[in-house]
Amino acid sequence: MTRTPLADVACSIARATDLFGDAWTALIMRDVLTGVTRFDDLAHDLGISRKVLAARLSRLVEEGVLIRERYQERPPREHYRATHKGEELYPVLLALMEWGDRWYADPAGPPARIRHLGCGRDTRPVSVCAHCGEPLTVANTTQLPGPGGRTGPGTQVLGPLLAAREDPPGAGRPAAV
Amino acid sequence: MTRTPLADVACSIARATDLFGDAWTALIMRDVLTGVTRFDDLAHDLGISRKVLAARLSRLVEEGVLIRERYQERPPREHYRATHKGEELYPVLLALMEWGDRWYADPAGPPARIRHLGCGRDTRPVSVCAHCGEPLTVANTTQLPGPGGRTGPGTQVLGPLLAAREDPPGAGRPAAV
DNA sequence: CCCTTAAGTTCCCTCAGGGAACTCGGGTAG
DNA sequence: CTACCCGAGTTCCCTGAGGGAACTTAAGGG
Repeated sequence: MTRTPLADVACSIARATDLFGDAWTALIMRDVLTGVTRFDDLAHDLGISRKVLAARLSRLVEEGVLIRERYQERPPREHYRATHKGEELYPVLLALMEWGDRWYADPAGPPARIRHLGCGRDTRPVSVCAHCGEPLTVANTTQLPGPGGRTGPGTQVLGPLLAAREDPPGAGRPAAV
Repeated sequence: MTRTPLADVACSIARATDLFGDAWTALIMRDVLTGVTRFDDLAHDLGISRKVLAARLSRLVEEGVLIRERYQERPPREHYRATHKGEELYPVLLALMEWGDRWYADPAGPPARIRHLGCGRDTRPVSVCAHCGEPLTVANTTQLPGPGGRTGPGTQVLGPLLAAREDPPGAGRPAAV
């Protein structure tokens, strides 16, 4: 991958994006998490080139997001399953799906429903504060440098969000960031 | 974009991924939402090629995720700001960041903290059921075809998740991860 | 008058992705 | 025993998107 080594950047979005910011990875994870785990099934379902699928899968295995498992001895057959790390990508998929539903849904409605087995209802995912349970939005959060943040040139981690919003660059100069 | 027209697929993840499944889009949105809104600032901060940045920005404007605004008349200067549609990508970014923090954080800790202004605490985003507030996980949800779902070949929307997990394709079922 | 800044464009080049055929190990049907 | 199917990749060729760096345009500034 000749891509700029985003993994070096001190931003978790960048690190996650280095793996996940790919046209296919999200779709592969969706499929694997929903039970489409075999190479040919994935290739057929996604319409992805087999070459690229093989590359993505081995990358995902390397990253510890998937494991390649033998599911049958005779003839030997392998498939891919999500690790714990892989399953934790589920919120990302949910958020992506929710956004797609809100902004690109058919007039008929969303193509899929999510049933929460805990309460038995069809539901939508909401990103909330782990402490108080209120939904997190751009407007009610600020990013501050964390312990692992090495703030320096090229490592803009997550700037002063509200500062920028409270002083919109419309009139004067944009907030220096 | 010669990419397979994922937007046609009846899956919201695919639609969202068509726009968002790109090495740079997530980082651009992070920057714009955190106050880095000018072309040169983005180019410098991300280390992205100016050509690609211009292409991404106009795509994002086309999609209604960003707007190009004049922030200064003399000399005329433009910058980019998130629309409502763009701000609603925030949960996706949060989920990505959270995942990156959990799995790739420096030993020192995450590079950024999120302060929830509502309750005043540093927090983590959690994806919960809109009805009962419980966290949504792979294990406690199922996907069902929705009203807009045209189930057919190549349009595997979101399969029967738990069905697949309860009856994996192998003889001996792999240990639940 | 020349330099600088902001915001892009243009050019060239390489390499990742698409498409389709080929491989390889191991059935199963005749 | 041979011939024909899998499933799971690999190989080959070709196009085009991305990297890098220089060029452009418009407006100040010293």
